[in-house]
Amino acid sequence: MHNCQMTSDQSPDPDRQLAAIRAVVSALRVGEVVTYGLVADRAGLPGRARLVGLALRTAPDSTTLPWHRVVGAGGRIVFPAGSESAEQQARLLRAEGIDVKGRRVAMPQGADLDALLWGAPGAVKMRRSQKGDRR
DNA sequence: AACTTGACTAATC
DNA sequence: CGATTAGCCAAGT
Repeated sequence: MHNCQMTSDQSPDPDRQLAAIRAVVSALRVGEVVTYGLVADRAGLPGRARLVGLALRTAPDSTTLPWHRVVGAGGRIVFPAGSESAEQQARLLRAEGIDVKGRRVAMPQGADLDALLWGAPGAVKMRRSQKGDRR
């Protein structure tokens, strides 16, 4: 059977990508909070933050997956305010020692970490130091 | 095959 | 700081 034309493996199967994303999330330790974008980056899928959401949403084992450790950019919970999901995520994070204010996780004293990684290894993409950094 | 939808993100208002 | 808009990428209709 040769006839197989190209196709090759240039484009990894979608499931493969989703699996990679879930693996990254599954590897998150207690108290470690990362953003969708960072998860995508770690999974080798830069620019596909939305794909992370899809992977978590379609995760077969969301119950055993620390999905709550994944938040939106800036440490904001992406679920609608007041929604059960948002409340549950906030509760789960608090249970791990993460302080959550409303739909946003409390970061190290007003640091402008957009990538915000609490306990995450080698992250801190930092953000330009704002202008009048007041306190 | 075109259009809509979504667990995203950044910039504006 | 919340609401809007626009850009982005893949899946579902």
